[in-house]
Formats: sequence, C-alpha cells, structure tokens
Amino acid sequence: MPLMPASTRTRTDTPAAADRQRADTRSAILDTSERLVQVRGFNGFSYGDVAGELAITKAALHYHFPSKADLGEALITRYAERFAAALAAIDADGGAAPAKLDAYADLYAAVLREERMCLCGMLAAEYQTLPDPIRVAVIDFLDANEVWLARVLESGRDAGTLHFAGSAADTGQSIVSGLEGALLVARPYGGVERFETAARRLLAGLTGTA
Amino acid sequence: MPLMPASTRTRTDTPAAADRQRADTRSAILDTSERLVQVRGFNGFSYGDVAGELAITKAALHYHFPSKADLGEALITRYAERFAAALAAIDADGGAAPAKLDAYADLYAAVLREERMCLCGMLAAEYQTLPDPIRVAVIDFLDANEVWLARVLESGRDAGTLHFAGSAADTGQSIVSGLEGALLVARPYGGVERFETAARRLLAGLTGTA
DNA sequence: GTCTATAACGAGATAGAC
DNA sequence: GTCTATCTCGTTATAGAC
Repeated sequence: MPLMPASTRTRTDTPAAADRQRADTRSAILDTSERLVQVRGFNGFSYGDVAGELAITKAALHYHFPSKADLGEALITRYAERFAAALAAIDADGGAAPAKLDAYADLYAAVLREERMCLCGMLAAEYQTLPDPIRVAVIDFLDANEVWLARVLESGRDAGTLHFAGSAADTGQSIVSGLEGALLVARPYGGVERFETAARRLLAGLTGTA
Repeated sequence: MPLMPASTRTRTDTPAAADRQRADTRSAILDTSERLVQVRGFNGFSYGDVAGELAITKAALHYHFPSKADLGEALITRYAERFAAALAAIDADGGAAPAKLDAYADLYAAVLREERMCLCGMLAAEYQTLPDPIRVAVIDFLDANEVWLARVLESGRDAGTLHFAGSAADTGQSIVSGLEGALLVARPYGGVERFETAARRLLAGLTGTA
C-alpha cells in the first residue's frame, strides 16, 4: 500500500469503492456507537466520543447520521435484525425446546461477557428520554423476543420437555424480564457468575431440573 | 401571612427557622431530583430541571449540593435508608415468609405505579458513568436487599413455607434481579400488569403455588 | 466523504451582592 | 439561603471548502 496520508489521497477511486467505503464507515460508526450505548447509555455518550474513537470528525458523523435520533434508530434497527438472525440460527440448529432456551440465555451471557448491557434493556431504562421512533423500536424488539419464546415454550410443553403454569406468552415475558434483570444487576459486580446463577435458576423452573 | 415578596423578606427570622428551611429546601431538592433520576436517569436530568420545577435558581442548588456527584450520593443514601426502613417495617409486621416476599414485591410495584424505575436499577444501568462513591452505594444497596431476602428465605425454608433449590443467597439474588428486570421491561408498556404477572410467577416458584 | 470552522445552546460550577 | 451574573466546557448541529 502506498504511503499516502489519508487527508491527501482520495480513497475513493471508483464509484463502487466509494459505496464500499460509505458502508464501511457507516458500519464502524454503528459498531462503536452500539458499544458506547450498551456501556454508557444513549444519554451517556456523544458524537464526540464516537468521532474520537474512530479518528474522524463529528461533521463526518453527521453526514452518515444527521441527528443523534437517526443514529439511535439505526442502532436498534440493526440490533433487532441481528437478534432475529440469532433466533433463526437457534431454530435452524434443530435442538429441542430446553436447548433453545439455553441458547437464548447464552445470547445474553455473550453481551455481559463484553461488559455491556443489552441495548434494548439500556434503552428501556432511558425510555422516557427517547425520541418516539426509538421507543417504538424498543417495544417491537421486546415483543419479537416474547413471541419467539412463546413459540418455543409451547412446542416444549407439547413435547413434554417444558413445564410451566399459565400462558406461554406470560412465561415468555417472565423470561425476558428475568434475563434483562439478571444482566442489569450482574454488570456492576463484574463477571458472569451472578448472571449464570440467575439464568440457570430461571430456566430450571421450566425444565423441572430444579 | 403578610404579602411580601420572597426576595425582599428574610424568611428566616430565627436561627431555628433557618434550620427548618434549610432542611425543607434540601428535602424538596432531593424529592424532585429523586423522581427525575428514577424517570430519566442520572445522565438524563440537570440542575436546571430541578431548579425549574422548584422555582429556585441553580446557584441555590449548588449551595445545598455543591456538585452533581454530591447530589447523587445523597439521593442513593436516602433511598437506601428509606428502603431499609421499609424492610424493617415488613419484619415488624410479623407475617410469615411468603407474606414478607409479597410485601417486598409490593415495594417495587409501588415504584412502578409512579411510572418510575427503581433508583438503584436505574443507576445500575448507568453504572459505568457514575462517580465512584455512587457505584459503591449501588452495590451496598443490592447487597443489603439480598441479605434481607436470604434471611427471609431461610426462615421460610425452615418453617416449610418456602421451597427452593440452591442457597438462600443465590435465590435472593434471583429475586432482586427478577424484580428489577420486571420493572425495567414493564415501564415502557405502561401499567403494572406486566410487572404483576412476572412477580407472581417469580414468587409462585418459591411457595409452590404454581 | 471528510474536513475546518462555527453557530447555538445547555451543562455543571463559581463569585459576590443581598 | 438565595439571588444575578458569569465562566468554561461539552453538546448537537450546520455551512462551506476540498
């Protein structure tokens, strides 16, 4: 690669390369912002923080995401898509219902291992300060999770591998809130032990392995 | 009462009256700030918000609480004291362990009815952005709750009214995280139904009334 | 697409009068 | 104790050059 300062070379020699770079920068912004929101909250990070980490300017950020609300919307949208893909992957694995629930809880544990809060849980805490489109996306994310869980729970009950009182929908809500709470409380203590303990107990109540 | 603008009269005619007013203003600041933190988060409210609501100036706020960190510390300290008093009151009621757990969950429900998050849960979400003294207070608050719960759980197990696998300490942690999560997730939806459903399921697993 | 420069505003905080 | 006035800094956001 020729030694040429980024400020003096074009970096986009063809239209296709320009598209690629736009997408790359956009992704990098989303990656950094996502982590900052999960660690510090939507009200706890700034364009300046992101620009500093990526060594670009705040103005460049505003080119990709005109307002912070736009950025937040893009963040939760992408997060929800990735989560939906993860749920589809669990389904594709073809495991039984209890294994699916374990895999689901592992998604949360992976977040905690990076010392983050669930993006949606963090936004739920800040809900009252969020622009309306983000609020809607938070609700949609929670609903999608609970719908998926309800389906898994019903199939497990039908197969006799899961046992729970009340509706599958209510039970799904309890799982989401239980795991979100386990993340929330575990993070200040550091490590995943507290989360694992709470998650195990939560799922054990459904499989009867208590 | 003589019609005299607050700006022209002394309002503190005696030293005792001065003390009373200092305490009153301080309480009013704490009350308003506490609600704002529980609704919007520690990073989601400002001295200006509090001053505006109380119709005093920001400078007056700084007299009572020089820095925002000081205010935050006072907030969680008072909150923890009030919570400890509420737990003592539950103990004083002399109910059995299951009734104590119900009363404990009701403390959370009361918070949600005011459309707030638990102060400690909110601060847990913002943990990475908080000054160190507040972080310590958050941990202390969680620990105190879990110690109290562990004691109730053990007495219930001894009396045969509560049944749970694993240690009382771990179970106490699960209850705290379960209720905090139920608050967190319920608030965006409005109403207490979601919380009540999750709380009932959580406690039903301990009393065997599932 | 990214930059420099700057606008416009709000934040936390302090000084000094009353 | 509370005020007015001010400071300094950080924030989101925009304009215009390259």
